[in-house]
Order: sequence, then C-alpha cells, then structure tokens
Amino acid sequence: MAALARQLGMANGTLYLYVETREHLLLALFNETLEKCAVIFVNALPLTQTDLDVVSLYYDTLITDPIYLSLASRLDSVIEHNVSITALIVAKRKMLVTINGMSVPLSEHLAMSTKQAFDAVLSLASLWLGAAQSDTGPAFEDREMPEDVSQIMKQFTARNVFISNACRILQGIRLEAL
Amino acid sequence: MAALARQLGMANGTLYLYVETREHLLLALFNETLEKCAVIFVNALPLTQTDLDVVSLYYDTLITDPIYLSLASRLDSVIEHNVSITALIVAKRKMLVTINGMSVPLSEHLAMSTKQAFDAVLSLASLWLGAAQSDTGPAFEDREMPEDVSQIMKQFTARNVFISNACRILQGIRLEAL
Amino acid sequence: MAALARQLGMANGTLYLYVETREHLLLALFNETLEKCAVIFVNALPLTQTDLDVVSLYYDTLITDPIYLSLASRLDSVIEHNVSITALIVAKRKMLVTINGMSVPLSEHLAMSTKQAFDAVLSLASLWLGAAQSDTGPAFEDREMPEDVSQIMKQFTARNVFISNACRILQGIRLEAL
Amino acid sequence: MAALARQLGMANGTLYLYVETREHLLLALFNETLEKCAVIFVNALPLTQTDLDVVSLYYDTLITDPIYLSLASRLDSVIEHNVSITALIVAKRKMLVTINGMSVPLSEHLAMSTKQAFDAVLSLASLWLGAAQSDTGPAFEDREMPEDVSQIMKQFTARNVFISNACRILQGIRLEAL
DNA sequence: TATGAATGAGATTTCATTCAT
DNA sequence: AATGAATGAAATCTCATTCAT
Repeated sequence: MAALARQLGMANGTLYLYVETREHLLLALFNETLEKCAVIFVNALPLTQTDLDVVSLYYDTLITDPIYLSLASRLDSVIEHNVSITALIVAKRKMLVTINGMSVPLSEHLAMSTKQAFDAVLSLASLWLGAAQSDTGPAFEDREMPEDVSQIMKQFTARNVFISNACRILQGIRLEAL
Repeated sequence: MAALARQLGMANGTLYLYVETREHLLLALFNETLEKCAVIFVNALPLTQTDLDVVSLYYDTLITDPIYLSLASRLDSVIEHNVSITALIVAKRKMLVTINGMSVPLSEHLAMSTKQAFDAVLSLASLWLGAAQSDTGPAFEDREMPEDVSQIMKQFTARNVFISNACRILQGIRLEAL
Repeated sequence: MAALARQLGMANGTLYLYVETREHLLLALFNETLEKCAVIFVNALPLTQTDLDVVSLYYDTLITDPIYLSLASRLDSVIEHNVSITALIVAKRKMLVTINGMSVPLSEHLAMSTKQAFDAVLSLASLWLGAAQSDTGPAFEDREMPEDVSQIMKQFTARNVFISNACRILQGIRLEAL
Repeated sequence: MAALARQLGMANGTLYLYVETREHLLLALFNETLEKCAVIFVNALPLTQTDLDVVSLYYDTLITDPIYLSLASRLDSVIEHNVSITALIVAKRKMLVTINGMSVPLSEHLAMSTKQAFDAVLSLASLWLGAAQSDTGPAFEDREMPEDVSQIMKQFTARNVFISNACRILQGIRLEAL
C-alpha cells in the first residue's frame, strides 16, 4: 500500500478515500492499468508487420508499465480475501470489455476471426504473466553467474520465452482454422 | 511461515534450523516441490499417448500439488529480498537439473531432440504459471455469475487455456524443426 | 521493545517509524536518556558543596532514571549487531557533546581544568555502570540473608562503592595536577 | 545458551544435566570463572612491582578470559529471574571466599590491611566491569572514525580508563588510612 | 478532500528448554 | 551421561488501515 501510494503520487491514507480494502484497490487498479496498456497496444498495432512484431509489441507494452506485473501477479490473492462476488463480477465485465477492445483491431490486423483474436489475447495474457514472473532479473546478466547457468539463462530470458511461444500460439490458432 | 510449518508438520521454529529467512525457505521448498512433481510427471509419462494427454498430465500434476502454485507465484519476491546471489545460483542449478530430468524422457516420448524438449518444458512452465494464476477460482462455477460472463469464463478456464496453448506450443516446436 | 513502547507510551510498531532495529533504538534512546540526566545533574550542581555532594548527586541522578541502567548495560550488544559504523559514529559524537556539556560546569564547580573535568565525567560513568550492575538488589535487605554475608553486603552497596571510589577518583585527578 | 555450550565444548542439552535454568548456570559459571581468574591473578602478583603493574595485571587477567565480561554483565538479569534466594546466598558466599582469597595476598603485596585490600578488590571489580562494558570495541581503531572522535577515543580506551582510575583508587585507600 | 503519523494484529524470527536416541 | 534436533513461547518486526489535523 505505502509503495503503491508512492507510485501513484498520493499519500498513504488518500487511497482509502476511493477503495475499501487493499484487494478492491488491486482489482480496480489492475483494470485501469490493463485498459491503459490496451490502448497503447492498439494504437501501436498499425506499425507492426509480422507476428514477431505484434508479440514483441505485446510484451514490451506490458513490461514497460511500472505496475502491471506486480498487480497481475497479486491478483489471485484478491479472490481469497474480502472481495464480494459482486465486485468481482463488475471487474470481470470490465476486463472483458478491454479484451474485446483489443480483439477487434487485432482480428483485422492478423486476418483472424474476432473469436480467434479473443482467444489469442487471453492466451498471450497468461503466457505473458508466467514468462514475466519466471524472469530471474538483471542479477544474472553480469559475470557473477557461472558459465553453465548463464548460457542457458541468456537463451531463455522472459522476453525470448514469451516471444517464441506467442508466435507458436498465433500460428497454432491459424492452423486450427484450416 | 506458520502455514507452511503446519503443512510440513513441524513447529514454527524448526523451519529456521534449515533456512536463514523466509525467502531462502521459499526457494528451497520450491525446488523440492518442483523435483517431486517432476518425478510424478516422468513416471506417469509412459501412460500418455497424444500431446493432449501429455499436457493434461503436466497441468494436473502441478495443479494437484498443494503448494506448487503459491510457491511459484511468490518466487519473484525472493529476488528482491535478502537472498544472496550465491544462494540463487545454487537454486538455479538445481532447477536446471530437474528440468533436464524431465527433458530427457520427454524427448524420447515425443520424438524430439533433448534441446527441443528442454525448450518445451521451460515454455510449458511459464504458460502453466500464467494460466494457473489467471484462474478465477471456483467462485464462478455457480449461478451467481451473470450469463454473459460465465459463458466465456467456462470456455477459458485455466485448464483449457493451458491445454490448448500447450498443444500449440508443442506443435510449433515440431514445425520449427522442419 | 514492547516494554519500551509501553514506557514511552506508544504502540509497538510506532517505534519502528523512528529506528531501523532494536539496536538502533537502544543507541538513540541511550543518548536521549544520557542527555536528560546530564541536564538534571548540571542544574542541581549549584546546590552541592563537597565532592561527596557532587558524586552523590551523580549517583542518584542516574539511578533514579527508570531506564538508564538497563540501556547502558545493554549498550555493548549494540556493537555486535546490525548497527552500521556510521550510526555508531553519529551516536558517539552526540555522547561527546553531552559529556562536554557536563564537563564545563563541573570544571567551574570543582575548580578543575575542562580536561580534568572531562576525565572525571568519563571515569565516574564507568565506575557508576560497574557499581550499579554489581548491585545485588533489594533481595538482601531483609533477614533472609545470613549474618556473615549481609554484614559485608550492607557496607558494600552499589551506592557506597560508587561514592567512596568516586571521591577517591576526584581526589586523584586533583593530586595528579600538582 | 547455545553459544555458551559451544564455548564450553559441550552439547546444547548437556548443560541442563548440571543446572536448572539459564540463570543458575550464569551464576555458577560466573563463580567458577571468577575463581579461575583470581588464581591467575594471585599467582602472577609476585611479579608486579608498582600499583600500575598490579592494576594492569588485574585488567588483563579479566579481559583475557573469554567469558568473564559477558557473564558479569549479564549477572544482574539473574536477580530478576527464577533464582531462589537460597541459591543466591550460596553464590554470594562463594564470591566472598574468592574475594577474600585475593584480598589476603594483595594486602601483603601492597602493605595494606586485609580490610583495605578487600575494599580494593571490590572497588576494582566494579570499575573493571563498567570500564570493560563501555569499551567501544576494535571497530574504532581504523580510519573509518573521524578525527575528532577517534582522538578522544584513543585516550579513553577501556584499559586506560580502568588503569588510571584503579591507581587513583588504590592511592585513595592508602590516603584514607592516614 | 488530502495527509501521514500512529496503530496493533499478524507475520517473522529467536532462543531457552526438552526429549528421543 | 551426553547429544543435538525439535519445540513453542516470547521477542522482533511489518504493513494494511485509521484518524486527528
């Protein structure tokens, strides 16, 4: 909370003017952040050409956001605590709206059905979260890491894992339509 | 800690005979749990036929473990706290051993190179973590959920998202070899 | 900590707004207490006539404080734990300021040089700490103690040991100047 | 306890074969250590000439012992906890025996009455404890300390404070007899 | 509205003591 | 007798939340 308040440029107690609990804040903030990232992604979409471009844009848009990862990875704690079913439903609806907002332009850009694009967006979201969280951070970039480990780590950075598998997923979605 | 101690059937303070801090415990316990799951997966592998069987086994093995998800999703906090580079290297090495232990039998079973199987194991690990964390839990199984949301939620459960995309990834890995 | 918080009339966690660890608190609180005692001593100094009066005042001022002894006797544990050299230097500087604040009026009152008075203050501080800690407490005041022991104990109470030796030390400092 | 057991070269639990509680152990061990130090002091006494020699021997004998300081400084905690009056009386008696064992040879060596020597031994004990505890440790020997503080610290090391004041005390005891 | 110091319940960690071997 | 792993009560510390300003 204290850290979040600092990030958001407001005082500790100010947060509680708008939300009841930590979990409500997480949920609301996640939706807002997701929405913001979606806009950035959709706006930059016309600049991409290949699948590689699109998934790179996807990765970079989310990883660039200062709080998306920490919000997304803490989101499951929301379900276990204090948040009413009603609030969850409202949140889910908003997420669906955002995801649909990404699916439509994506379906046009990739020559897919909206349904396929929706599948793609959701799939990439899961993959992204897992990959980003499995990242071992910059600690391993320097020489402190022994050769055997660093070799492999370099090849399987979060970004590489996401991008190669995201391409496979897009390709898979297309093949299934045949 | 208290919860973990209870799970492990030991007293609160006993944990600290083996580890220095909460984060060291997380790291150690994650490795142990991963190892245990890997053994279960590898042992059951001969019973599977199709890609679908393999990835279903993968999903169910991990989701069945009572602590794997909570450990894996908290693992990135380890890096930000108290854990020396040395301890992280030791942990990474153990993970590599475990992942290799899965890759070899998997490569034989799926008629892939070891390198491809290694790629597959790492890729599925990321996808699994993201999918499992995005799961919205049993709260949505019942009728409290409005039709529009529940429809989609049912189709995109964590299990479904993982399995369909894991199959796409395996297929993608195979196609890249051509 | 809990006891200290109660003494200071604040909640447990409030302490940690001002200090990083238990040891930092000890250091900070010791300095504050020393400063407070020094003020009381210096203010009462004009009321004293003889060396005996001065050292009695010294003893009573410190022994009357509810926490000075427990802080001072735990102060060496600070050095062995968690406290940065920087924090120690800051603390030492503050102590020097306080001790100087006692030395100047004392030098005037006892017709000594400031240097001699500084020596006296430091010397009495050590003697006081040792004497106060060697005190065997009120347990021995009553008749439960056998005659042979209680006889001697009565003569060598902490107060008596401090006062007689403090007088010897002041006298010694004066003689050395001749 | 664990640390003490290691120092004493026995296992953690072995301690409790001989003592009931931590406090009983502290008391017993302190007496034993004091006795041992007294023997060393008395044996080396004939080698000394001046007061300075004697008090230096006193300081060094106690400071050399690996546990005397930590025992003596924790001794006051004994009184507040768990230790019966009876046990305290037994301990006090033993201490008196030891102190007497030092007083007699000291009285001969310094040409004092036994009573004066007894006073001296007790006085030096208090001074020693206070001085040794006020020591700021070797952390300040190196250049990390700013000049203004280190200057004074060097002059008022525990050893210097003890020795100069111990000499003043011995001299004071002699002068009082005139 | 907004603040941020203060709170205290709960998490983490320590350590004197026990007990199965 | 001796051991040292295990215990759990008590200490230290954190952090979501409140409330006086």
